This record gives sequence, C-alpha cells and structure tokens, in this order.
Amino acid sequence: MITVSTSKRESYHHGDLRAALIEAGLKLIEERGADDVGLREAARAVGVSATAIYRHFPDKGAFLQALAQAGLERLAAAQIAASDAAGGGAAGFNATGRAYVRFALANPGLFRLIFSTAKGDPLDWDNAPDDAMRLLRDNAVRLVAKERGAEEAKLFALHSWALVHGLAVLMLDGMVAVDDALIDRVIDVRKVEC
Amino acid sequence: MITVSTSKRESYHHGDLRAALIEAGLKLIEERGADDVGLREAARAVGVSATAIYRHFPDKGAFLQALAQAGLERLAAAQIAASDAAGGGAAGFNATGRAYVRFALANPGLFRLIFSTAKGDPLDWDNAPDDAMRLLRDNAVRLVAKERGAEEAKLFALHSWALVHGLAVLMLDGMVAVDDALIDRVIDVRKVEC
DNA sequence: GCCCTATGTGAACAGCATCAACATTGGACG
DNA sequence: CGTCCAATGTTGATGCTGTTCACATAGGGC
Repeated sequence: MITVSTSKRESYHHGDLRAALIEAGLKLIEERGADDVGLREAARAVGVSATAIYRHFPDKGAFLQALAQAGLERLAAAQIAASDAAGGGAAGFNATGRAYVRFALANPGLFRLIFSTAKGDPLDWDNAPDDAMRLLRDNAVRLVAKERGAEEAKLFALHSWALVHGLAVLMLDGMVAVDDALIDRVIDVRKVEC
Repeated sequence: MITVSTSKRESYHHGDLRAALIEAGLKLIEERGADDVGLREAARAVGVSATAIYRHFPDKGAFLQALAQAGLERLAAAQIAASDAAGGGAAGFNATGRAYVRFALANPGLFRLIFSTAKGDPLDWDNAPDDAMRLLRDNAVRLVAKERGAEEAKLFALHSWALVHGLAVLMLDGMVAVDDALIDRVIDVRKVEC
C-alpha cells in the first residue's frame, strides 16, 4: 500500500514521493500565491530533503508544470460536473462557462499557474490535447456547427472561451469586483445575443 | 539637464536614478520575462549599486508596480491612438479592442506585469482611476448608454473588456495561436451580435 | 562657507535553485 | 537465498537573489 501522507516516514525511501510532492505543492499554492511555491518548501512539507525533488522532476519548472497539469484536470472535472448538472445542451454550455469563472475565483493561485508558464502547444483545435479544451470545443461545435458550420463553431468556441477567461482573470486580478450575479449577467449577454 | 542614460556616470550621485531604473526595468521586461526582472540586474544595467534602489522604492514589489504603472500608461496611449486613428465612434471602439490585444502581443512581459500582482482597487467604474480604464468606460457609455441606459452600458463595457482581455491572455499564454485576422473576427463577432 | 539631508556604497545574512558526491535500499537475477 | 545494481534520498557547496545596516559622498539651504 502506498501511503501519501505528510507525516514523518520511517523508511529511507518514501513510497510515492512524486505524488506527495504534488499534493503538498497544490496545498502551498492555495495557501500562498503560486509564485511563492518553492522546491525547498515543498520538500520540507513532505519531510524530505530539498534535493530529493530532482529524482522526480528535472527542475522547478517541470514541478510547477506538473502542478498545473493536476490543476487543469480539476478544472476540466469542475466543468464536466457543471455541464452534467445543468443537463447538457445550451444550458450545460453556459454552466460550463460559469464553472470556469467560479473555479478561477475559488482557486486563484492554481488557475493562474495553469495559464502562466508558456507551455508551448498553441492548442490545435482539431486535436485538442486536454480534457478541458476538448470539452469546450465539443460543446461549442455541438451547439453551433449544425446551424452555421464548423468554422463558425470554432469562432463561437473561441469567443466564449475568451469571454469567460477574460472575466475570470480580471476578477482574479482585482480589476473587476467579484460579483456572482455579474458573472451570470455577462455570460448571459453572450447567450442572448447569439 | 537630466541625463537618463545607461552609460557610466562620473559623479557620485546619479541625477535621476528612479527614471533610469524604470527605463532599464522596462527593457529587461521585454528581453526576459517579467518574472526574471531582478533588482540587482536592473541596478547593474544602470551601473549603480544594488542597494541604491532602496532609496527610490521600498522593495521589489514597489519597483515592479512602478513598471506596471508605466506599462499601463503606454497601453492607454496605444488605445487612444488607435481610437483616434479610426475616427472614434463605434469603429474607434473596436479599434481600441484590437489595439488592446495587439499591445499585449507586442509587449508580453509588460502586459502580464500590468495585470499580475494584485494591486487591490477593484476598479470603481464610476471613478475610474486609470486612463485606460476611463477610456474603455467612456467609450462604452457613449456607444450604448443612449439607447439602453447606463446599466446596460456597464455590462457592455465589461463584456467587451473581458473579451479582448481573455483573447489577449489566451494568445499570450500560447493557448490560442496568434493570428491577426482571427483577432479581428473574434472582436467583430461581438460587434455584429450587438 | 558650513552643515544637513538626500542619495549611493559595501559587507553581510538568510533563502533560493541547482549540482556533485555519497548513502541507502528494494528488487532483479543468478 | 545471496549479490549486485539501479533507483531513490542525503549532505555539502556554489552562486544567485532580496534585504538590512553602517558608512561614504555631495548638493543645496542657511
């Protein structure tokens, strides 16, 4: 059995240090900002030597990228859950957008990390690599493609994504006061107009 | 006369170290990322001791904030220029949006810095403190208020801002391929639908 | 012309990421 | 069952960083 715990261990080897480090890193991200996550601190939280991390990640960037990947999976899960809860379709798509913004507000550091480091990959829409992105694209296509064609669907998806992403980031950065009702209204404006 | 130059100085005092540091900082931002700007490095670029910065800024955060302020002014100037060039009105408003995204793509590090650190101030729409924000609000109000009322104008402005900001950030982070024509189309979609 | 204050310097400290050499161990293979 | 190796963790060191403190310099007000 693999014990992923932050308590002291008795054996020289940890068991699953990589998972434990990611767990600790995620906790650190939500406590402090994502910028203040340090390798040494994460190692300390797990109760392991600072340089042990290098047996599992080539450098700090790779560690943060792993955290971002874990965060992206959580974001995707939140969107899927929201879409399902709304019963799919157009209502589900709008719920997806709201979930996107709410996830950002609930996990500021993690959300920023997901989109912070240039992870390359200018997202090929036709072969979306990530669950969250695939969900977005598929929903957009399903909603729009039949009436207006695939090209319009892409544009609609990008438009929707940019809207919710921008709203999330602006609220996260304190440029726009966080207001749950406002989120609904901004997103709904788009819906009404389409 | 104040000489703001990065060359060696002969006098013990610098003349206008604060301005020189900001200039050097802006240059460093566009060379490396905004995260990699260091006090020591900026001081080195100006040819001054590392700790001299503390005579002009209380700490690194304040220095970065000053850089962000300078960046915001440039962003505002770019938007105003674009709006004027398009002749104001609806065309000017859309030009503002395009200028916003293009500025972000042309100055990635600077743009990120502007919106990175939580600078507080959840932006009071009725007393917009920054030029860029005031421009955005005034244009939105001018375009929409007369037909639909002030409340709708706020919503329209926020919607527009979130859209261009989201598009800019997504392209900046490599999530969406940079495509000049695509920018126009996404922004125009909004115009068409309103 | 003197002095005070603003401004710049140097050495020092703690914390950071990272590297190199060494220690420990679990498991593969005889 | 025993041996050895590769994976994993540790210790020490290096050069970077932001920041503090005591000190140096000089320009402007009296």
